[in-house]
Amino acid sequence: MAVSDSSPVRVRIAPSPTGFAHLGTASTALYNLIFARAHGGTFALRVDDTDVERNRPEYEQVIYEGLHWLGLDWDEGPDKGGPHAPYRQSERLDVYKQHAVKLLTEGKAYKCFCTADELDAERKQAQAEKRPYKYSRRCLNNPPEGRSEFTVRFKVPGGEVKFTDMIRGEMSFDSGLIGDFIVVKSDGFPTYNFASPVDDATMEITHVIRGEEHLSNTPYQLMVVDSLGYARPSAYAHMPLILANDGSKMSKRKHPELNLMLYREKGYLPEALLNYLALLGWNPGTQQEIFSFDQLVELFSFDRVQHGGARFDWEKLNWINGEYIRALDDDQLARRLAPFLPQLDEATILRATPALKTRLAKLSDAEALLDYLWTDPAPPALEADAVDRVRAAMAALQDVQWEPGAIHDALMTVVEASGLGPNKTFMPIRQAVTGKKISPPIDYTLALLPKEVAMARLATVAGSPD
RNA sequence: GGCCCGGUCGUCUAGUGGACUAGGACGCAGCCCUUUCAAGGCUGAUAUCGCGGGUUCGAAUCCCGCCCGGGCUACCA
Repeated sequence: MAVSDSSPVRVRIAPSPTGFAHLGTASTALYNLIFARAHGGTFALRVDDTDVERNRPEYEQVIYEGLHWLGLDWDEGPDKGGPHAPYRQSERLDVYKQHAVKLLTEGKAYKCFCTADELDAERKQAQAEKRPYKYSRRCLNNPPEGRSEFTVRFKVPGGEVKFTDMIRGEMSFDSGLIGDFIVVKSDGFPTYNFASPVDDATMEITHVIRGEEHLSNTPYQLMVVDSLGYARPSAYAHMPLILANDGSKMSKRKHPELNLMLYREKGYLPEALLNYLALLGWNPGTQQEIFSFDQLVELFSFDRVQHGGARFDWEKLNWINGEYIRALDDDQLARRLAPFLPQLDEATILRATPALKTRLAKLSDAEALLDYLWTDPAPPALEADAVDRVRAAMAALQDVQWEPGAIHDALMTVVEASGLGPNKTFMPIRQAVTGKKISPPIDYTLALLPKEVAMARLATVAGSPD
């Protein structure tokens, strides 16, 4: 990608604090950070909080939390400051006002006194006549008298708007199709298509990397930049959207997977989620699928980014997460498991870890595998000969040192004496101790439990020996 | 409706005119291993490359039309 040496790379994400931290925000942040790191650039976080209705300060914290969890840390932002502070749009109102006044005095924008109802009528009229809607320019040509509430509209100059998209190549839009759009709302707040380009320009953003939903917004923003006399960002990149499993657009109500924090709760590793997100929309052209962040920085390029939206797939995420879990050292895994196993102490978790490792798609899966350690299982109904083997096992285990190796050896004598397959002995023990047919290997399953507890559960099933 | 962006196994994708009898991964099935479940190893099934026309000796790849999906078209971002 052509990145000029003269201007250092500056990128940004601009989430809106209108709800939980968004999966898409994480994805966009990832690509921005990768690009910044690859070019020794700066990554800024700007909070686009110009929607007074939907905006909540606590949601800003939620965004920070989600991004921090993923390790997607920013160099400049509302909480960190930076050379272009403030980084909250609600604190930059005077900046937008200045720029709006400049546009107004230069005749590149005008006040619009139309009411919402009037505009609505205009739009419906156009619809009824089946012609594409564009604002009538009534307030430019013949403004109504005696009104005080107004918006500021940008006077679209017309002509072709061209720009380079690092993913899609040369883009061209006919601005003749775009009506004069509102740049300052009647409440004095700027609209997105005004605040965003003004901030990008004043914050000296060099590359705008964002979701594909903004592709059509780009000509609006470019016209604003141009008429303000600012230099344009050197390039844009519009990343493919993450679609729901059924191919539809994700919605907050129907798709909980949109919520970033859900992944932490379910026990996905942040680095695995990042890996999955990177792969959803990009591939290196090789068969590699597992990447560290540093490898992504090294390998990523926009010309290998997908052009179409990709569906979110839990199965693939689970697989990647499992790969990361299996690659973890025991003590690292144990540490990450701890929050998901509040009933157990550190030492127990660490002892369980080797047996857990190949059995987890996500950290929260550990609970179902170990809950027999803090829950008394219902004793299973066993065949008489199985009960005999449990008795034999109790006898063999009586004086054994309580660790997997010794337990295994003792149990094998019972297996051999039975003349049957190992499972004929192990399964009844497993059921007696855990109440389930599935558990880690029996020696681990037993060793994790205090010996007295294990023996007591066996005794419950075995009844009194005589 | 208008303008934009897309359309290869169920899913993510490789593929840029001949090496494609369309490759990989997830998932799925079977086998091996085995102490249940996993993990691991091996094998396998699943794609008339959205549809229809061209261009060409030859098209998933180029052109046109259509269909389908998505985005924008807001005093949301």
